[in-house]
Amino acid sequence: MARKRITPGKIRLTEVAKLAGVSPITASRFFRNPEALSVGKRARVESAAKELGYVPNLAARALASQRTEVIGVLIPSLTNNVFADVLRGIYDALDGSRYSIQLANTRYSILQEERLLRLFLAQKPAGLIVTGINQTADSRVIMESVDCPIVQIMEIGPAPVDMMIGFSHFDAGRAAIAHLLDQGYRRIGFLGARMDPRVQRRLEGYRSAMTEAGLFDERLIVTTAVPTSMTLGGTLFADLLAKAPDIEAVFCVNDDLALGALFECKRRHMVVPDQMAIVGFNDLEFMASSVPTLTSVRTNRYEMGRNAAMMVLETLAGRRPAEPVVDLGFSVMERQSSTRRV
Amino acid sequence: MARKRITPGKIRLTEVAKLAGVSPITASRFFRNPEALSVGKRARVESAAKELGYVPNLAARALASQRTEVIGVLIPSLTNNVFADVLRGIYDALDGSRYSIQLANTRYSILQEERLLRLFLAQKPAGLIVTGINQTADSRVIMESVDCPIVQIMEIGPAPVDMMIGFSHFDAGRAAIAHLLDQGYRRIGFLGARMDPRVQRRLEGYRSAMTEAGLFDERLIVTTAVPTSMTLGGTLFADLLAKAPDIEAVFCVNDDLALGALFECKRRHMVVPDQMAIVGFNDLEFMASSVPTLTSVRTNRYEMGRNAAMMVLETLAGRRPAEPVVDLGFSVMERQSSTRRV
DNA sequence: TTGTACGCGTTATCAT
DNA sequence: ATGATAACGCGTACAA
Repeated sequence: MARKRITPGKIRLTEVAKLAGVSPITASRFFRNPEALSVGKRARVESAAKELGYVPNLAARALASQRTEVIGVLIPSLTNNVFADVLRGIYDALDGSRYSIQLANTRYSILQEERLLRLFLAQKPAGLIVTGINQTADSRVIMESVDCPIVQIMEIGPAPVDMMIGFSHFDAGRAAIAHLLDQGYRRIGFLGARMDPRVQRRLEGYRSAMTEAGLFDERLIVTTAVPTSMTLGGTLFADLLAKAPDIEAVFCVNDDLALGALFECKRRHMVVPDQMAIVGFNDLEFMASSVPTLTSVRTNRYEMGRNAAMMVLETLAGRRPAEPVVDLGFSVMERQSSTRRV
Repeated sequence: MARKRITPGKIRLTEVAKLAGVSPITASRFFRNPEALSVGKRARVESAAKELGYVPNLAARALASQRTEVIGVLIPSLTNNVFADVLRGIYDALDGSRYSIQLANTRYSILQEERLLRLFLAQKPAGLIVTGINQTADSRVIMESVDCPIVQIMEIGPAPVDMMIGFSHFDAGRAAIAHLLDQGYRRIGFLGARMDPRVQRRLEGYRSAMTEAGLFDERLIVTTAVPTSMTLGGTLFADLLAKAPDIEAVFCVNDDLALGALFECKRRHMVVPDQMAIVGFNDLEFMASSVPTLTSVRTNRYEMGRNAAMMVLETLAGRRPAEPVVDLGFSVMERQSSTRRV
């Protein structure tokens, strides 16, 4: 009996403490709050750790302290440039802090999201950043029972689980159409792909603005559940032209579709914007450098990620943001592709 | 004294076991290997866990078992579409397995990479996927002393730390130039951004092919350390034209630059490929749908990610891949932008 | 198939 | 500022 496991050559905190001539807890303090040690012991522990090549065991730390320094991030896609920017913001905000990121991909499935949420929470994250406001009922219950800061990003709505940062996709959709109406376009088509909740709300914005203007027509709308791509933009635009050959303008729910539509116009020798106006969504970098330049609705993705992470950090530091719901807005970047030439 | 910490209402494995009328270890087995239990106990533990809303403590699990079910992934960029595809491959390969991913962004810094490597290893990952073959000396030492499977991705070279999957960027660069030479182009420019190690090797391939053809000219090369973008592609192309107004073709180290160059041509009313041939690198989705369609060197990014993850899984399952170094190759996708019209 | 005994490496608590 | 003690929740090793 007494078949101990004791790994012989392994360097634990105890070994470091022994070499430094202090108790383990003092060595432990050195790694978490060096200031708390006297200068002499601090130096002794430091050199002992270096000499032994000590690497803290994070599992033991998490078990003993009941928490980790990991912030969980749940996003629906990694191939979507929009989220790449959000992530950049998050990483930048966390740079230099002691927190690291655990990233998970929900693939636009709220069931996957729920599963990943459970997985994350089993690891006791310091904070959580989740995409959107359409979680499963169970996910909401789970999130509400957790005591770490949670930020919902990308859009805003009623009843935040905890905190929220984003903008109204409905309003943004409306604004895109308002711009086109303002430029004198009347037969305005809609191109949509993937049709996740936020895209749906942009479509609602389109529907609302068009109806209000007395211009709504079901035939002007072409959507698909297929993931978006530039090639798809060309295909959908061709479909739209087949259904409504008299359209003067098209609002694409994202920039890839818009660029795809532009190339389809070129293929058909249609001049943009003279014969066809195009408006995209997100204002990715290329919109300003294409020929012609493409109008788009700019969304503050980087800031969204950055601020979301900062809200988590602030909360962890005991300074809860005054306003739990932040509207970052959007702006219509008017460019050549939608400027009516008189 | 005896100031215990005992959290009262907390549900641990013990609670589940008690309710199910089994010993804790039996309950433990249920979560890791349900098949090992008799049908009756299996059902009892399952319902007990559900009733109590039990959530396993992964920190305790990691501490006791000395390992985790997390595969660490180190990539240099999240905004680069290339890595988005690689990640998709990795996620797809791990889908359905019990392993999850921990993702870190090195931002093209091998020092950041080293830091993140240490952080990862403190968490005892089940496996590791790292980008490229240019690690710091310390990173190499660290990786070699770890006993989990490690796959280096994106390129291949001598002396893998463990396993490796990718292709030769040198050869790919040479192939792009070979294609242009084959089409009859002689004054071939080079556009490069970010200039990370892999881009450098593509440049070496260009240099080698041009020198071999007796066409090398330093003035044909324009590079910058600035991160890539479509807008930058236009700018660099303009710079190149200023330095070498007589160029007939341009090889861009990535597709964003290529598309930017194409738009710059349009702005200058230069017809592609008649007055200027363009070749990109990576063959992102949009290359085939632009007008004109753009030639590019296709790299098997998705497969790279997928296979890398599978190599890790296989190794973890005790089946080490026969060949530790896998060359996935590349192929020149010849399209309109580089087809000499006779 | 199930259970017993104990170790995993660290930190919280309380005391000095 | 420092230390003694126990607890964190689970899995391994071995036995039955």
